[in-house]
Amino acid sequence: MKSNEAIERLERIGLRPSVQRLSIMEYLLTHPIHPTVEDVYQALVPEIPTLSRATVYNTLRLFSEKKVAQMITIDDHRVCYDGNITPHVHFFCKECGKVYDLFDENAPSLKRPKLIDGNMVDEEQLYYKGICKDCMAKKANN
Amino acid sequence: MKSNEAIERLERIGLRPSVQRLSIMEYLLTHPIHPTVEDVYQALVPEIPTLSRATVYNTLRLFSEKKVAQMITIDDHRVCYDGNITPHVHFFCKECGKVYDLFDENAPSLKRPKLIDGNMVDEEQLYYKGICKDCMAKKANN
DNA sequence: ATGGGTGCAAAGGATTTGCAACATT
DNA sequence: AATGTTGCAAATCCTTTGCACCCAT
Repeated sequence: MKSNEAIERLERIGLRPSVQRLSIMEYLLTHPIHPTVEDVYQALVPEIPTLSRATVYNTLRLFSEKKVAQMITIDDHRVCYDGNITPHVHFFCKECGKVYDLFDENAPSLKRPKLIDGNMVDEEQLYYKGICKDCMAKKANN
Repeated sequence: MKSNEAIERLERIGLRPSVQRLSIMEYLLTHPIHPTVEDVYQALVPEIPTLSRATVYNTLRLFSEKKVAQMITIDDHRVCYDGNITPHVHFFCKECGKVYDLFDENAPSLKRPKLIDGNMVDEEQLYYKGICKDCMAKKANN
């Protein structure tokens, strides 16, 4: 069953609500864990056996271009995606590699494009990196 | 001729000042244009004909781990490096692909690690994306 | 029938790794 | 000799692309 939110987001950007697109969007919305393309693919193949990686790649790229999802490149070699498009900060744990959302007061929020030195800025991302709570605890126990 | 700055940075992290490392660091310091690994390699091969890409990859990764350079992943599938380790914001032009430094008042500056929700944060990066001044001008002329 | 979507396989890159050779102490 | 570095080539991914097929209108 697909949520209204998934359908609405597709309609908003004028894309046909195919099974693949709906499932991918739905997965993003219900799994706020910053999945990689591979994560999404692996999660959905069981229910859509003919799904191809290319479709997942293309669809997620589309989503981020149309701003119904965010592409995150905080982890040097693996792009991941976030269906949460409200302002928040991404925190990358260098120990376990997980990406967390932090609702820090410094989260950039850009409602409309702004000009800086003549350059038009229409996207902002703040990345934090360090060691997460869990990994700190593990280290303390050694 | 290598600057003192290059030598000092290598000493600071306890690495031997080999010809390769000094040249790579020197290149970063004198070319604040956020070169990719390939850029660095191409620029230095003429003077060090036996240089290998693997060395450039490994050396730059070392530099960023030891914090004498910054690894930047603002461009989705090409990592680049910055020898400037003072706080500033990186701006990526989606049109021409260049990465600019912006000395915006919002540049994060983290002198010592801070705790957020129990997580230890020791690095911050703020990325802006949009269309740069030059590309804006080109578009206006069409 | 037409246009948008999808899947497959191949191509294209970027990055890492293992190992042998080399340099420096 | 011992340790730390480098270069080469191969191996691994990650991601994109071209093209044919399919589906919905």
